[in-house]
This record gives sequence, C-alpha cells and structure tokens, in this order.
Amino acid sequence: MTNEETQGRPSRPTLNAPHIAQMALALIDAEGLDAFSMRKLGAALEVDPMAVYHYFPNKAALFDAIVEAIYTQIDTSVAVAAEWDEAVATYMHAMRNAMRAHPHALSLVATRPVNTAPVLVLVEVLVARLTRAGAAPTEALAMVNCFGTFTIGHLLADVGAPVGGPEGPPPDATILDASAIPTLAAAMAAGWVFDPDAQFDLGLRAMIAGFGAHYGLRDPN
Amino acid sequence: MTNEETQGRPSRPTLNAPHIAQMALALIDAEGLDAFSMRKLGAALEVDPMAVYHYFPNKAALFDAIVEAIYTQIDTSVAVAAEWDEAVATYMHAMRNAMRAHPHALSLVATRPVNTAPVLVLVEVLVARLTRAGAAPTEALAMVNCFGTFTIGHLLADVGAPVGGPEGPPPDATILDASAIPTLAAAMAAGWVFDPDAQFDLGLRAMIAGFGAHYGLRDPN
DNA sequence: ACCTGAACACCGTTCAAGT
DNA sequence: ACCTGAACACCGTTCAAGT
Repeated sequence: MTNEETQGRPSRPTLNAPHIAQMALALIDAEGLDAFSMRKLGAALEVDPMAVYHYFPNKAALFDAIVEAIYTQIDTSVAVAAEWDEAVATYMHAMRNAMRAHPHALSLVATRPVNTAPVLVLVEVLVARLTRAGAAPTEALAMVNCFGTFTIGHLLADVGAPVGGPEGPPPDATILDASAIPTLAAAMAAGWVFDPDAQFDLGLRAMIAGFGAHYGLRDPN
Repeated sequence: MTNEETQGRPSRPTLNAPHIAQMALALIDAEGLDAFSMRKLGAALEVDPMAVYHYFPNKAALFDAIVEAIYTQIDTSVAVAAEWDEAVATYMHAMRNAMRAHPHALSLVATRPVNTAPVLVLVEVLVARLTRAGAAPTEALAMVNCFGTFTIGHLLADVGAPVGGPEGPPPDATILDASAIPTLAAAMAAGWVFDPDAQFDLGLRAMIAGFGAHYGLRDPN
C-alpha cells in the first residue's frame, strides 16, 4: 500500500535522486542559480529541507547530478549518417540545443566535470566517428574536447546567466569616441547584427575544417 | 594632512573603486569565489562591510569591476609583428595567460560581459589586425568572438573552479567496462596524457586556419 | 531507511545615523 | 562625501531525534 492509497490525496511521490535533480533543475531554470536554495528545493518537494541530504551529501553533489541530467538529454543519434564533418557539426549542434534550454545552469555545466558512464558513452560516440574518418583515438579525444569547450564557451557568452548576480547597467555612460575603435565602429556602421547561431556554426565549422586539414581526415570510401 | 600624517601608524590607504576590486580579486584568488563575501572584503580592507557600497551598488557590480581588471591585464602588444595567423595565436595565448592566473574568477569572466572602453580597445587591436589580413570588420568581429569564447571555454574546463561548491568524488566507483567505450579505452591504452596547453594551441590554430581558408585571409605584401 | 526540526555560523543589503 | 552599526530576511549544514 503506497502513500497515495492509504491517504485520499496523492500529496507527493516518494523521493529519489533523479527526481530531486529534475526538480532542482526546474527551479534553477525558473528562478536562476542565485535564487536557488536547498530550503526552496525542500519546499518544492513538499518535504523538510534536510530530506534531500539523504540522497545527496551536499549541494555541490546535487549540482553534479544536474549537469549529468543535462548531458544525457543530448540526442546523439544524429551523428551517424552523414560525412564525418557534417556528423561532427550536427552532433555539436545537438549538444548546444540541449544546453541552450538551461541558461541558468550553464555555469555548472562549464565548470563541473562529469565522468559518469552515461556521459562517457556520449563522448565515445563522437570520438569513434572521428576515428572512422582517420583520426587516432588520442587525436579524436583532443578534437572532441576542443569542440566541446568552444560550444560551452560560446553558449556561456551567448545566453549564460551571469555568475554572481545579475548584471547591472554599464558603469556610467562612457561615450567613447569612434576614433579609438575605428574597426569596431566600421562594423557597427556596416550594420553589424549579432547572430549567435550563425556565428557558432561558423566558428565550429572553421575548427572542424582546420582539424580535418591538419589530420588529413576523410571518410573511407 | 593625510590620515597617515595625523596618526602615527598608516593603518590603511583611502578607499577607491580599483583598490577595492583588486583586494576582492586577491581574496577570490586566495579563498575561492564561494568563500568570498562582502563582510570578509570589509575586514580585509579594515573597514565596515557597508563601506564598499559607497563605491559599488552591489556585489554584482564589484564582480564586473573584477572582470574588467583581469581583461586589462592582457598584454596586447604581442599581436603586432608576425604574420596574421601568428599574431592571432600570440594574442589569444596572452589572453589565456592573463586569465589563467585567476581560476576562481574565470566563471565571472565567462559570464559577465564587459563593454567598457578599455576592453573595447583591447578587442579593437585584434579586430584591426584581422582586417589588415583581408577580413571585413564584421567578419573580424565574429572571428574574435569565436576565438575568445573558445579560449574561455577551454580555460574553464581546464582550471576553472567549479561553480556551486567543490566537486566531490565521482558518485560511486562505477567501474564501466571498456567494451562500452572502446575508442576511449584505446586512447587510454595508447598512453593518453591530458596536455591542456598543447590541446588549446591545437584547437586555436585549427580554428584560425579554418577561418583563414574560409575568408581567404593573407597578409598584404 | 527515510524524514523531521532545532540550532549554528554565516550571508547581502536596507536603513538611519554619525562625521 | 564617506563611513558606521544595527537590523532583516535569508543561507548550507550539523546534529539528535523521530518513525
């Protein structure tokens, strides 16, 4: 007999680690990382704040679980079909899309390494694809690392929530004259619009092409 | 008559924004971002914790000042002489070196944009160099953005302090069998050693070369 | 095993006040 | 203008206790 059956109202499901992590991520998505607290998490779970400490030793361990939850949301099936360089690009776009859904958790993803089995399997998929294009395993691993850090770094600058509180207005309306930054001024005059998606794709493909040339990668025929 | 002259002992210099930011950065470098607090900053400055609020509206604004302080420590004079691709590589290595000195502040650098004049001038240097190699201003700006986000993303994963508390041990000794990750296992067997500096240089030069080919960049002769 | 609740040692920031 | 100090509404985590 479960709790729901003995009592009339299904007040809450039994606690477990993945569910706690999901709830924590939902709170962070909704309110931001700074507004998140173990006490609010307890309230959202309709449980004493200390109850979560039975499943996670501390807040940091909970954050690790959140990062893994985000990684495992990546759909890696996209990286199979196409040419090697297209496969890499598609894979990294999939990773970017999964992470883009959680701007307030990006700083966690960027700084909390995860070496759990599910994430390693995720890495394996792309590394294996690169070796099939002619890279040595160690070379493939280095490339994947560079693709990943670029993706996360770009995403952080694009939509990442500022660590340490919301950003305020620029510290004074320092009107700087265009003569000090002529090239930047020229870019503005040329109608520069910041298109993060296009820019990411551009940078990603530049790196892919550069690696491809460096290592002589190509698909076997 | 300064405070030092009227009293026998020069207990502390007068407060000012840059000095406060430097002290805050020193505390963050020494103890970490989580251990940093406005109260400890006040203590380090030998002043009431609330005194800093006369120079910064809140902690977030202080963090912005810290990020700018780190950016302005970059030595941009290195980007002048060589070929365009060498100039870019040298510039980005200089940026990386400046940021590498502050692992606990990297998450701030990665997520708190700075648009103050000194930083824009920093950007101008590299953007201008790229236009001299044949890039349009808007293209140069996009490239610099990609170089920067890769550099910061790679650095975060390399030495960045975890946001949200120190990382604990992996959640259980999940011995995953090598058959699930054969390529990763092969890389380990091949004596893979993680060399962040070499890997960064490799990825950076791949991106530089890829962009160079894409835009047909070359130095004028 | 799983959850509670009080307690400890902290936080950032407000506000009114001092000089 | 520059700094103080009390007060408010919070934190994460410990510990002993309940079931």
